[in-house]
Amino acid sequence: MEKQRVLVVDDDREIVNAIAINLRNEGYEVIKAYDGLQALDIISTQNIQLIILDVMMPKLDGLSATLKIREEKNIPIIILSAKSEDTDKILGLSMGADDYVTKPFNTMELMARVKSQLRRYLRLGDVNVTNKANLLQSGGLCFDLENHTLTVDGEPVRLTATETKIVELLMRFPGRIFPAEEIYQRVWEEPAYKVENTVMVHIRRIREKIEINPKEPKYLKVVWGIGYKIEKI
Amino acid sequence: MEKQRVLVVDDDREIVNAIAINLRNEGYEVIKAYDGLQALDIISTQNIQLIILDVMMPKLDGLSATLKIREEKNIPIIILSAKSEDTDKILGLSMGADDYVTKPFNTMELMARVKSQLRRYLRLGDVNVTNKANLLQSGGLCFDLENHTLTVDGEPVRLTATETKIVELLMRFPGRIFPAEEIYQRVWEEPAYKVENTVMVHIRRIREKIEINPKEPKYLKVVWGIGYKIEKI
DNA sequence: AGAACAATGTAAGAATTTCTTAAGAAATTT
DNA sequence: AAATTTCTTAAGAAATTCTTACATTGTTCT
Repeated sequence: MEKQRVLVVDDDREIVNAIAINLRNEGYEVIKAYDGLQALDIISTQNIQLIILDVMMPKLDGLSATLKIREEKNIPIIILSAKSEDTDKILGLSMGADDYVTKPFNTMELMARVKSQLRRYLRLGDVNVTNKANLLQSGGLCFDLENHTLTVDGEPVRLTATETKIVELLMRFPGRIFPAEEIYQRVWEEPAYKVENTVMVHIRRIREKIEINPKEPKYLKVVWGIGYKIEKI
Repeated sequence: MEKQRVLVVDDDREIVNAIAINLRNEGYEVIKAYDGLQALDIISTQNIQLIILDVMMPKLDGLSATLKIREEKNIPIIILSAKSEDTDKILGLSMGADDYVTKPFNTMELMARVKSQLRRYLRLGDVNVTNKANLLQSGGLCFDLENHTLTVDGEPVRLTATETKIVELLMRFPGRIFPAEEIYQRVWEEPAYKVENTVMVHIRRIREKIEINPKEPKYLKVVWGIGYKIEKI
């Protein structure tokens, strides 16, 4: 099995690094983020099993982030905060967090709580259930974020893994134009080097699956000299 | 839906009563116990959704009780203790508890933690309620959650323990794609390396039992690069 | 306890699907 | 019309899944 991935989010880089070192010692894979928006981006693109989240952060605070995360995925969240007032604890937990640790904290305790949450998360039967269907829709296209499946006018379309990632990326921001290079970077997660053509071939294959007439695409359009986009409808 | 049942265990009757009153205010049903042995007895005979457990108790202390409970049932445990030393927290959590609250505690915080644990624990239950006969059905497949048995077009199929767990997992969410890795985590409940093949072989054996033509599966399908699913019908 | 049987895990090669590359064709812009 | 960008196609490479056989473990019955 792959290592468990833990996302650590705090604007204080020293704290992030300290936690990361301990988590890695415990055998976890650690991904770092320094504000809430970064965190959300990582969560939606990567496979994360647990999140440690600071409350006080620039751009998007921890509690709001908790809400947004819960909309999308049902993974354990441990809130981290300097505030030790009870009201904050209650607020954090009722917003969907699974645990709450106040700074300064004992690192070993945090590790124990991480282990505890993951143990529960991995048990059979405690299956991910998102409360409501989470769908990205645009025109006849409908992408299910939970199952990573696409339907066109209600008809399910079989996409390959790579195709799915590309469609998901474009569907997240209908109307936004993604240069081929950016698509490559975000889908393959490695720097692009002479790969525009690869993206292009995949675009072509996606079109063959979702467009009535791939030569005159209705959904997946090119913007000359810039990139590709899903038509916003 | 029925009320949730919470078991409160502490040798200090005042504390038990105080917690009970608050829990009842929140709409829970409360069962009381005053030592660990009583608690174990209640757990094995009654349907309990969550336990609040004191560490210092006569006959059988909270931490030992936690271990025993875990052997038997997989319900959330919140440890309650006067000791606030970090070492105790770690011990409690690593023994299988899901949360740890130190006395004196804020009642509202305790309520919030109860709610938080139940929310996670019950996500699954909500799904069960919709399938009220306790049958999971999809096409010709029908899985009985009570007896853990599967029928194909009415014909009972003999599955082994592992096969049953896999089928149950997939049948709970027809159409949802489970990566082999996730199947392993949820069914075996342990981390492991290089186990995709193990899952795969089990999938193959299940197919031999439920599919007319295992080479062209009708029910248990693979989604390339992602995982396996039961066809949603 | 030992034998017979069932269940599970592991490994290796085969089969299948998907990805990448490259090169020429087509379309668009200047 | 020339230059640039995108499209199309096909073939080989790569990755993933399938299949089979066998070793190991566990269970049941005598």
